[in-house]
Amino acid sequence: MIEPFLLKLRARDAIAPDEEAAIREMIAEVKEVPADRTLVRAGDEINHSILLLDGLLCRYKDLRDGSRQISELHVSGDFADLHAFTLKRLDHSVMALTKCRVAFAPHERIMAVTRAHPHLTRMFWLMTNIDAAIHREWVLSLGRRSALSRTAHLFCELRLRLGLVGLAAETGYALPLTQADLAECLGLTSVHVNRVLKELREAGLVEFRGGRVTIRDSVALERAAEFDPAYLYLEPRPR
Amino acid sequence: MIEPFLLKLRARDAIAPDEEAAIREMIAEVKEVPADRTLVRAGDEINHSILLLDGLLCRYKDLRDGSRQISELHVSGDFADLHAFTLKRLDHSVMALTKCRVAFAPHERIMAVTRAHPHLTRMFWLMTNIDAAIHREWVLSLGRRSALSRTAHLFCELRLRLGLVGLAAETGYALPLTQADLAECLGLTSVHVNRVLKELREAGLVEFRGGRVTIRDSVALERAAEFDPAYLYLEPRPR
DNA sequence: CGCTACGTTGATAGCTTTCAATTCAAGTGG
DNA sequence: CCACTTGAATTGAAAGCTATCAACGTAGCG
Repeated sequence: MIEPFLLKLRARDAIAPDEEAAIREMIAEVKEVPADRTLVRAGDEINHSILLLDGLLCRYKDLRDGSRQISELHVSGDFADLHAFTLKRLDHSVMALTKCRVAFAPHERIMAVTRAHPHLTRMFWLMTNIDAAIHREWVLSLGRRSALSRTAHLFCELRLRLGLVGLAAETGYALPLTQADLAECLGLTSVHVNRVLKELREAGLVEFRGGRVTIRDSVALERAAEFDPAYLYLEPRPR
Repeated sequence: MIEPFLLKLRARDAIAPDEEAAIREMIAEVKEVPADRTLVRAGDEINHSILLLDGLLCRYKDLRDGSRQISELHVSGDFADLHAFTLKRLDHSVMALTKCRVAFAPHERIMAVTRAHPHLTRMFWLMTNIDAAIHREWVLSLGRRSALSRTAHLFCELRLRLGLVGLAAETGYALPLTQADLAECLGLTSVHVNRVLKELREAGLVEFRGGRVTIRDSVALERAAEFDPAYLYLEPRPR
């Protein structure tokens, strides 16, 4: 059940059996949530964190005029708001983009883990630091990459992150989002996302249709995106 | 010397005397670095983290075409790359924007702190989580705010962050950056930053001249920026 | 005084948005 | 099995914001 999370951790460092057991004991409850359900509203006090087992979640913020910006997409194995353990409330909302299965980890149990397992604590810290690294890459995308390059970059990122938990092949992966969802990730309008997708398709780089990403030319795609996976920290090493 | 850092911490939770002492013992060396010096290059292995005592630092990433995006500005009291403690190498570079005084904290000493001081460890974790929150706000700015609103927002953010360490008054603060530096924060060109600054000035909101930000109408400025300081987590509370 | 970095301004081009329609796909009910 | 409905995808035309290119102004400095 928490296997995807373990896969994510083990891609960065070894996890001992007792640590694995401690993680399992953190989970208090597992729930299904329907698509479009908001799990956390910005500003809410929080006393548990959400581990995503299955489905797609996002973190987002919005402005008065109704425009919304997604700051991160979450896939199976992501601890979507582990940072709330220290923050106590969130500056963003968390929403299910598809039907999701989520596990709840009460902060008191996470606290218990931090008392007994210093290395695991550092691994949790690391996970939130990797989220921050993803944010930085998005800052670069939004600030300096063209719409095309930015879109290509998102597809590259998701291929690696989904691949890590066995949800992506070299040739593609399921991504049940609408173009409007993509637009909210990319800082674009859905109309322009549509044009960019067409361009990527006609250039033979990627196709996005029917909730599925099909990679046609991986090398060209990564070149267009100027994609360097270093920011995902995919090397196991002592942490 | 590390007072600004203590101010930052204490704005979020009480720090006990023994914790304060532990922080002081973390510092191995203090150095002056000239403006424009790169302290860390993206990809470098790191075994110490940099606490900024004085001056302005930035984290940035660049693209092949030479364009650069700053992902965060750092002011006195910021632990500019504390996240490297778990990451071991950085996905971005760190550069001095002005002459700076920096303190080095070897990771082995930070490790020692995490063994002896669980609460302080959470506070360090919190600091990196707040950096991530700042990243998210920038994602929102770059993705959805207009150039004007985005610029106004940056001035609001810096007023609070500098004010926290006694470096900003209600009416303004020193910010020895060039318009080109601002452009690299804001995802704009320096030419457009110039026009935006003119507009902000003529609208009577803020002035940026001679390395100094003068706030003319705080309320209108925050309204234009749609600024909500919640993302800076400025409430002391048990963490 | 001339160099140099930075700031300012104007004109033009280009990317992205906005607004509006139209097409498509899939599910519903007759 | 086929209208009907609905959300999503697609396309076109026009407007708008920001970039680009180029020139000029300003201030500090050796």
